[in-house]
Amino acid sequence: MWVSRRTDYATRAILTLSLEGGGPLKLEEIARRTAVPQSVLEQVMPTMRTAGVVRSERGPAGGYRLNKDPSEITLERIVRLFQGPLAPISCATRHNPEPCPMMVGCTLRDVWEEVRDATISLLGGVTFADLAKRAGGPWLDPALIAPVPNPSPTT
Amino acid sequence: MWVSRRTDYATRAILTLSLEGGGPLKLEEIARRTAVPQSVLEQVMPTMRTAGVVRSERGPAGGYRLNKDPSEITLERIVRLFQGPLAPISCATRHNPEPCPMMVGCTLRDVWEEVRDATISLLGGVTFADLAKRAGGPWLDPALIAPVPNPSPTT
DNA sequence: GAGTATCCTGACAAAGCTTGTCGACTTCTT
DNA sequence: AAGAAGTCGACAAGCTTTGTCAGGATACTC
Ligand code: FES
Ligand code: FES
Repeated sequence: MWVSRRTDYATRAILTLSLEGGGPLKLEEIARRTAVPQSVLEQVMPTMRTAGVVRSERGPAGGYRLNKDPSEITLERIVRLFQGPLAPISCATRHNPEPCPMMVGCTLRDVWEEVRDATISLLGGVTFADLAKRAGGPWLDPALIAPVPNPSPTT
Repeated sequence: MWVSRRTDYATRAILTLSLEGGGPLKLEEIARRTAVPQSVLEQVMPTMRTAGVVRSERGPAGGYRLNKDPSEITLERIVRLFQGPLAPISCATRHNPEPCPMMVGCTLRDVWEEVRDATISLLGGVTFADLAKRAGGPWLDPALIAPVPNPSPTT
């Protein structure tokens, strides 16, 4: 029932990119806006690049930009990249569920599957275009990102 | 997005007790029927006793039985006993959510809350009476519980 | 009341996972 | 050539989960 920190970071990053018009954002800039440690983003962004969600450009004036229209990126897509299966228990996964000793006629599994499906349905039904549209105001509180991402090198 | 093993065990135990008519079941017997290591059940059952879900009797002919009617025990109740908050992320818990740097106007949180609410709604809407009623056949595959709970004492 | 069956409690070690960090490298621009 | 990015893999610390155990307490039986 819990999402990993990297999943959190990734979704925030994509939302940030969705709010930005077209130009690429430097990793450092994304880190600042999302209040994510830069060193972790350095690990998260390439994963999304490999998956074809974002595109990167090197050298000065480089950075990351979306590789698709925000309306084509569902929250489910991102979550699945970093999270394992979305089922709450191993006997209720969609792809080769682990056999559980009580599988034969176990009615609990039905409920776990319902939870799984509800989750998938919600996450799959939301795109980053939706999220960006809903985000009106200044959705980042400057006061709270004072403690900078990579604070200082072992000080 | 994942439920702990102890939660799994606990729900299986309660379902087992719900299927049993009235008489108390020995911990050892529950362990066998649910294919749960007895030593772990020894830790899980008392938790549910303290919570008032089950009742125990000592001595020979002792064991555990439900302390309420199965129709009064929701799956949510049991899950909450062993699982932390049901929200998928710390900024979306119902009780004192942890402030997240992007809280101001973050539209992601809305979705996390929807997931949370959907989960709660599903788990809260199912009682063990429902689960027991739906369970018709021999819902335990004997072949699979061959590897006994507490195999043998350091042999 | 001795003996036995059962539950109770707390402490614990091993294993696994998550988190954040680092250093050395590649690619692009000027 | 120099500098500004992104890329990759390895890793240590910390946390959580999992299962185990030993000794104790209570209730029944004879
Ligand atoms: S099948 Fe795994 S808990 Fe029922
Ligand atoms: S408020 Fe926590 S992710 Fe948006």
